[in-house]
Amino acid sequence: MTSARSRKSGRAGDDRAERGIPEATVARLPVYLRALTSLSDGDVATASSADLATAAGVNSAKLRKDLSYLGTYGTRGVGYDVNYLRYQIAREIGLTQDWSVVIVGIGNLGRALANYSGFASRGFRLAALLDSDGARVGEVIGDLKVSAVEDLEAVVRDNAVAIGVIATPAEAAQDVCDQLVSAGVSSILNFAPAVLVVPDHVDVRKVDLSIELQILAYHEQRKAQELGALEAGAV
Amino acid sequence: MTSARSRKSGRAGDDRAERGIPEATVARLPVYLRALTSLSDGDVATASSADLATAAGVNSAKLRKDLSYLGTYGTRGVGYDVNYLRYQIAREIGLTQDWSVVIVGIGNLGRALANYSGFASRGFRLAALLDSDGARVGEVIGDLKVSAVEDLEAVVRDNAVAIGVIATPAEAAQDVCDQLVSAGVSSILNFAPAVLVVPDHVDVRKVDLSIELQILAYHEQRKAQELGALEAGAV
DNA sequence: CATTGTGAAGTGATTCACAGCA
DNA sequence: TGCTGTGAATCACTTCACAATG
Repeated sequence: MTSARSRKSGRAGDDRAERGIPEATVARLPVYLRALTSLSDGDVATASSADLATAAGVNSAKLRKDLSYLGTYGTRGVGYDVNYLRYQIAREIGLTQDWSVVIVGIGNLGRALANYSGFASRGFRLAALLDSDGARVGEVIGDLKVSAVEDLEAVVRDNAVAIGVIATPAEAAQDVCDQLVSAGVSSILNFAPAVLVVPDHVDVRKVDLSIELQILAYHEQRKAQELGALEAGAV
Repeated sequence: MTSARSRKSGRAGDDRAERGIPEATVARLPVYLRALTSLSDGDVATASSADLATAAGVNSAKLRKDLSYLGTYGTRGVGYDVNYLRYQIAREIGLTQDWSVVIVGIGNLGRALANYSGFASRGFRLAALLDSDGARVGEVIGDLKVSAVEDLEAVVRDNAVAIGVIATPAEAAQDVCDQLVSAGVSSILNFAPAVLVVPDHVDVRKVDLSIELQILAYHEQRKAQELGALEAGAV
């Protein structure tokens, strides 16, 4: 703590919780949350940064630094109270409230996402499934009926939807994205292999199977080359 | 070019392509590749770094710096030859060869992945679909029949599989991962919400819907708070 | 003369290492 | 004594800005 007033957009007189948790830290908080939930389910009451770090797959210095951005929730010489820390992280992420989500594009992937149990489990409520294909409209998945994409505006308004998931083909993605944004959605999770252009206030995260495979292929190739070089050198 | 011999692990006398492309750059090469393919399909022969950067959703300085790690493939005052650069990136990533892939866990998600067209399209060949549930074994998806997970070892050996995709429930993931590794797979793409422990020589990348949603929720909450603070200030 | 390729500066994330505290 | 919280050091990535050049 000590000094450290300021920080990027630090307005003077703002004493609410420090603004600006580093993006890399934000991306790890959900991992810590999962680790804590798993410890809690195993009736572990207290855990050291080393324990937590192992469960989360990071090193303990990084974990402690990350947690230090949220506040001082540990006890020196002891560790962290699992349930207390879990609550603090959940609050920080914003999981003490529910978020309404729509999925647009109910092909194979959209269907799989709609059936994904991890949705409801942690603060995310599926408000609607939408598709532009009349043949799919009306189909029932879980406890939802697929609606026409024309209903998007109304669905977003009536359910205060803040997060949209795009699972359409690449060609349709930008158009769907524009509709989501103009309906008022300001966070988008994009599964389509396309670059989305959005206004500044909208967040986009992308998940791209093909890119992940290509990254793995690159490293795989490098490993093979290294092995080849080694063998050549050994001759 | 000018000077710049060396680079981190630069062994003297090693004039083959520079070793050690930054990880952040590697992660963007597939995006550039896609942008180039799309330009090429539109019969664009030449593109400047600014054109490419727009198509890829990055800024042009970053794109130029990234490409500079691969070699000098552009022409000053002109730009890049689309097809030539596309080939160079494909080669760098390792897409001039085919990679065999297995998917383990043929639930909703595994099924969606198995049907994903982007697989075959770019150098990835589905060698097998595996599941531990006898009820699923034998089911036909696309042109593949689901096999028992007991066949993993043989499938990996016979098809020289280097990449494994885990789409099982979290509880099964580490066990499947161990089997993949002991069968000789050294790159893993993990869709299960679990931290995988692997030996050093194995690469793991994870794709986690729930984490992505939570990251979006965090930012969404921050935006809402900011708005609240602004309104309070305006009163 | 438009555009690349790249040193140098700037920014952000990780790791170290230890003072401070229960 | 054991473990957290954190400055300081290091490492990685991005951006700037411009000399080099087809």
